[in-house]
Amino acid sequence: MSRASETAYEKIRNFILQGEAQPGMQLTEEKLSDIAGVSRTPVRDAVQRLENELLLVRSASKRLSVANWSDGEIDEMFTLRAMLERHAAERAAKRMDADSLDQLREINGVLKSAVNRSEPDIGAFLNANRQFHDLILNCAQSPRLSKLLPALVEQPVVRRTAHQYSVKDLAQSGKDHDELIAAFAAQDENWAGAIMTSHIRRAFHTFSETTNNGGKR
Amino acid sequence: MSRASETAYEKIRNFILQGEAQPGMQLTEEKLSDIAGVSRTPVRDAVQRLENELLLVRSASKRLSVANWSDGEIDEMFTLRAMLERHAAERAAKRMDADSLDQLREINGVLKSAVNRSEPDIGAFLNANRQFHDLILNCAQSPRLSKLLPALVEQPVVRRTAHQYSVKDLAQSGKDHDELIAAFAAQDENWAGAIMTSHIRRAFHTFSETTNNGGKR
DNA sequence: TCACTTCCTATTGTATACAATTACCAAAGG
DNA sequence: CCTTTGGTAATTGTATACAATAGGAAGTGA
Repeated sequence: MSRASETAYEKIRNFILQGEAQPGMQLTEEKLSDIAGVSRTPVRDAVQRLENELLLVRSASKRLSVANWSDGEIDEMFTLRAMLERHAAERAAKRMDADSLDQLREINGVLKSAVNRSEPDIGAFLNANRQFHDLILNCAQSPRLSKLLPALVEQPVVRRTAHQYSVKDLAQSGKDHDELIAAFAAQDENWAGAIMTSHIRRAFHTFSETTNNGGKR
Repeated sequence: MSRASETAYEKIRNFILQGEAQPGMQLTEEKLSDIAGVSRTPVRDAVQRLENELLLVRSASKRLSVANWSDGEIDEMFTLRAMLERHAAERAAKRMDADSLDQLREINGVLKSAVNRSEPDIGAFLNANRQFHDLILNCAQSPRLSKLLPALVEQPVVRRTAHQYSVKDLAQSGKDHDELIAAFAAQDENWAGAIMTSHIRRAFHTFSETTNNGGKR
C-alpha cells in the first residue's frame, strides 16, 4: 500500500494492540491523524481496514471506538480461525512443492533457535511463527482465503499474551510445526488438517489460561 | 454508510454484476466516479469495500480491474461459503428464538410464492433467499462471521445465473429451507449444519451446470 | 424534576486541488 | 531488430477546505 496510508495503519494498529488504547475507548479521525502524523484521508483508509479486522468499530452514529471483545467472541474467533487454517493446511498439503517445504523447515529452525536459549526471544518467535503460517497460506493458493484469514489472526490477542508464553508452549509450537512439515512432505491433507486444528486449539487454550478468562469453550 | 459512499458502492457493484463490465476490464477511479456520479473520495471508499469482496482487484501498480474468476476459484469460494454457512447454521440452531423462527417461515413463504406461479419472479426469489440467509447469520450472533460471510455470498455468480435457474432448482431451495426451519425448531445443530452444507453444495452444482464449466470439483 | 426544543459545537462526509508515482511511447544507441 | 532511456500523459495518493450531520448543553414550560 501507499506510504502514508500504510504508516497510518501500522501506527494506529500499534496504538491499539500495544496497550495505549483502552478497549471501548472513543476515538476521532483527527486524533488518529495526529497519532499517525498524516492527514485524515489516509487515516480513513487505514480505519476502514481496521474496521474489517474488527479492531475498530463504529457506533450507529459513525463514532469510532476501540473494539472490546467478550470471551465468547474471542472463542468464536479461534474457532473460525481453526476452520480456515485447517482448510488452508489441507489445500497446502496437496500443492506443496519442495522449495516451500525447505523454506518451512528453515523458518521452523529459526523459530526453535529463538526458543532454545536462556532467554527466549518472543519477538523472533512470533515473527517466525507468522512467516510459517503465511507460507502455508500462500501454498494453499486461494485468494479468498488469503483475504479472510489475516483479518482473524493474532490481533486482539497479541497485547495480552506476548510476554506470557511459557517455554513449554513455545516448544510445543515447534513440535506442531514438525508434524505439519511431515504431513506436507507426505502430501497427507487429512493429517495436515488435523494437526493444524489441534495447533490452533492449543493456541486458544494457552490464551485462555494466560488471560484467566476461565478457558471455557 | 454515508449516502454518496453507499450509492457509489451500489452503482459500481451493479456495473460489475449486471454485465456492463467485462471480467479483467481495466478501470480508473475517475471513470468510476463518473459512473457513480460522485467525487473520487467516496468512490475510493466503495472501491476498498469491493476489493475486500474481491469484485475488484488491484495490480501490483495499483491499477484497478474487474475480477476474473477461474473455475477453481469459484469452486473454492463455494467450499469456503459452505464451511462458514454451516457453522452459522450450527450456531443459529443453538440460539434461535420463536420470533426468528416465525420470520424464517414467513420469508420462506414469500420465497415459495415467488416460485409457484406461471412466471417465477426471480428477483423476489433472490431477495427472499438473501433475507433468509441473513436472518440465520444474525441469529448466529457472531460479529466475525457477519463480516466474513457477506464478502463470499452471491456476487460473482449473480450475473451468470440469475435468469438461468430452473423451476426445479428453485423448488429445491424451498425444500431445503423447510428442512432448515425444522432443524432450527428442534435446535438440532448437527442437522442444521448438514442441511446447510448440502444446500450450498447444490447451489454450486446448479451454478456449474448453468455455466457449463464442467462442474468438476 | 422531567420532558422537549433549540441552538452551538464536535465529528464525520465530500469535493477539489495538488503531489507523487507509474505506464506508455518515441527516439537513440547498440 | 532489439534494448534502453528519456520525457510526457495518465493515474493514484494526500492534504485541505468546506458541507452535512449528530450530540450535547442550555433554556423553557409543564
